[in-house]
Amino acid sequence: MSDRPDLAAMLYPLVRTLIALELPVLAEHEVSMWGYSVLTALDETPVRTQAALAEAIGADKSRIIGTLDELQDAGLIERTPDPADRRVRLLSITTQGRRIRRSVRRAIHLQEDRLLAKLTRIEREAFLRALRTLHEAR
Amino acid sequence: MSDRPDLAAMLYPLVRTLIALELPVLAEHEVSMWGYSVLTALDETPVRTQAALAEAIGADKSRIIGTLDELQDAGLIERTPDPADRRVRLLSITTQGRRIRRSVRRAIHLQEDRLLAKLTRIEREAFLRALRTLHEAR
DNA sequence: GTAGATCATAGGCGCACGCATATGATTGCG
DNA sequence: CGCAATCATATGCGTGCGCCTATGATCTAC
Repeated sequence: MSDRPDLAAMLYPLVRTLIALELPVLAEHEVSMWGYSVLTALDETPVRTQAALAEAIGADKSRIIGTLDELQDAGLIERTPDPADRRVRLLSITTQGRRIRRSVRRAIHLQEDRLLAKLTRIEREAFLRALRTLHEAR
Repeated sequence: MSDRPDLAAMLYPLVRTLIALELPVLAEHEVSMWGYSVLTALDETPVRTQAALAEAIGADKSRIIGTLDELQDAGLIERTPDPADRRVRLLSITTQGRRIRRSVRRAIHLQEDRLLAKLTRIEREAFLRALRTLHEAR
């Protein structure tokens, strides 16, 4: 494979840049990064135990509780006891939560597009396709 | 631009994976992540003030000192007072430092190639090219 | 020569995180 | 029935980081 800078040395600053672009968007919608991560996960796969959710988004199960509390207080998610197993709280995103999530997502993609605009359409598509492959093959 | 997961949602786990792959390599060579970052920067552009170096690698200038101390103690870099401006310490990588850096780099690239192997050659080249563009246009 | 800027260095503050552990409710297995 | 496992929750610890300030040496501009 050809000579190149370390992958991480290129990817990490890119992620930093993205996060810097996204933080204001999140703040504007009054959602934390973890909160948005939760909303995204729940909007794509509605029901899960909290432990499974934590694992899915790479968070610590003891640290996710505060995030869930906030989201619940804001009416963005619901926690209902599972009638079949009363230890478990079934998690679901509310209509309001879905609305917020989609709004944030749209704004974030706009920011991302500013970065991706540095690539030609062909390059951009190839980049995104490869990235998805790497992401899904994890 | 087409529907897609958030860039950061794909990139961040990728970076985490990379770091997990790299930490053992770094440990084996007894260099910290910041240390390796410094060696890389110095190997590519030999002389700089410490403040400029810190900025170049995205580190805090007050936090970089310990790293430089370690690298110097290990004989991987040299700090010599600039005769022209005695406030400044000229930084340079030693032969030994260059050797270590290249060795680490080779090992890290081997790890990275395991990830990139999930792409076809064409995809991989396109991905890396796009990534370089994004990185350099920062 | 004096004032203000610049450099390396040191230390403190607060935050978020990973990790580990405890507890109380509940379930399911033997 | 009783015991181990599971789940949500709470809490504490250590770490690393970003940020901010201070200090002493030195340089530059006036």
